[in-house]
Amino acid sequence: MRITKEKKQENYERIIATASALFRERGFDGVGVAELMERAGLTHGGFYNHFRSKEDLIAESTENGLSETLKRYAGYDVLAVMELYLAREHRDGRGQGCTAAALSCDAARQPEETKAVFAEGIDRLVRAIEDGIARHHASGAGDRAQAITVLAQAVGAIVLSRACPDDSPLADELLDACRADCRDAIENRSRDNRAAV
Amino acid sequence: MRITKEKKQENYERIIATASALFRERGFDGVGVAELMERAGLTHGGFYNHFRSKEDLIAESTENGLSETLKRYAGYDVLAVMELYLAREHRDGRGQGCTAAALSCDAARQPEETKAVFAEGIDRLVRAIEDGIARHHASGAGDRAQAITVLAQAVGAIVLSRACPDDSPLADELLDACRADCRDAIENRSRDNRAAV
DNA sequence: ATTATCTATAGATCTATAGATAATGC
DNA sequence: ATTATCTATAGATCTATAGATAATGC
Repeated sequence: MRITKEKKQENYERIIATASALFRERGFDGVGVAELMERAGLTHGGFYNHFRSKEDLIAESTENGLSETLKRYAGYDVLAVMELYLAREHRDGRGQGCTAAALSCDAARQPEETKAVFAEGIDRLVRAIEDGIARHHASGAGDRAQAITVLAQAVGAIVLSRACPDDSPLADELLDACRADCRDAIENRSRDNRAAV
Repeated sequence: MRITKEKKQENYERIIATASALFRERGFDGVGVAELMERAGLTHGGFYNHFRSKEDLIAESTENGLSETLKRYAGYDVLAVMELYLAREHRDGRGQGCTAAALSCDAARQPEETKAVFAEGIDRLVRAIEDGIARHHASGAGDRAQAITVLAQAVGAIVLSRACPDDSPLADELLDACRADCRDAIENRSRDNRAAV
C-alpha cells in the first residue's frame, strides 16, 4: 500500500531515530537492517526506499545523533552540563546519551565520509563548550584549547567508565574524579588564571 | 596431524596476538573466527581446541592487549609516556596501540566477565600513571585522582582524534591541546600546588 | 503512472560442531 | 590411546535486490 509523502517522511525519521539509539547501544555492527526496520514498525525490504545502503544510514543517523546531543544541553550553564554529562545516569543510558562517547571507537573504523560527519559534530561540541565557558565567566574571550581538554576528559571518563562492570567502584571513581577536575578547570578559567590565583 | 604441546602453546599465543591486533583495528564484531585463524596460519575448525567460544577469546585477548599496553610504556618517565601516547603515530597505529583507547566503546557492550578484565586493566594503568607522576617529582606520595583525570583525557583525545578523517586539522588539534594540558597538569603536580605557584 | 511498502529470496557471511586424519606421549 | 589439526557442513545470521501490491498524485 502506498502512503502520503508526509507519512514517508515520518517513517524516514523514525528509522533514523531508532537506528541512532540502537547503534549507540550496540555499535554499528551490532544492529541488522531487518531488526532495525522491525523496531521501526516497517518491513526489512522497505529500508532501501530510504537509504542506498546501511553505510548511508550510519552517516545520516550519526549526524542526527550528534545534533541531538548538542541540543540536549542547550540553555544550561556549562557547569550544569558537565554535572549532567559526567553523571551515572548518562553513563548508564548509552542509547539516549552522547553519540561521541557511545560511538567514537566505532567511527574510527568507518569510511572517511562518516568520519567527516563525526569531526563536524565534535567541532560543534568544542565550540559550544568554549562559548559556555566564556558565558559562565561573563567574558567575551573564548579558550578553544581548554574546551578541547574538557571535552576529551569528559568523553574519556564516560567511555572508560562504561567499559567497567556494573558494580565496579572504579566506574564511579572515574566519573567522580573527572567531574571534580572539569569543574575546577572551568571555575579557574585558564591555566594562566589558575597560576595567578 | 598432531603436534607437540609446545607447538600447541605457540599456536595459542599466535591466535591471541593476531586477534588482539585485529580486534583493535576492526572491533570485536569486525573480525570472524575463520579470517582470524587463516591469519594465524591455521584452519577455522581448530579454533575450538583453544577456546570454548569467540566470547572466551575476546576476554583473553583483551587481557593480553591491556598487559601489552602497560608493558610498552614501562621504564619511561611519565612525561615521555604522555608524549608517546598523544602522538600522531599512536593515533594512526590502532592495531598496535593502547587497547583501552581502541576497544573501550566495544567493551561496554560485552558481558560482565569481559568488562571485569577491562576494569582490571584500567586500574593497572591508573596505578602506573600515579606511580609515574610520584617518581617524576621524586616524591613518595601518589595522587590517584590526578592519575585518573590524566588517563581519561589522554584516552578521550585519542578516541576523538581517531573518529576524525585522515586529513582533519581537528584530529591533530585534539592531540596537541591535550598533550600540552597533560604535560602542564603533571609538571604542576596537583591542583593545590598549581594554585600555590 | 508513480512509488512506498510488502513478501520472498539470493548469495555471502557468521559461530559452532561432527568426524576423519595423523603424530605425540604413554 | 590421546589429541591438535583438518575438512565439511549445519543453521543462523547478514546486506541487498526483484517483483507484487495498492494508494497517492498527476
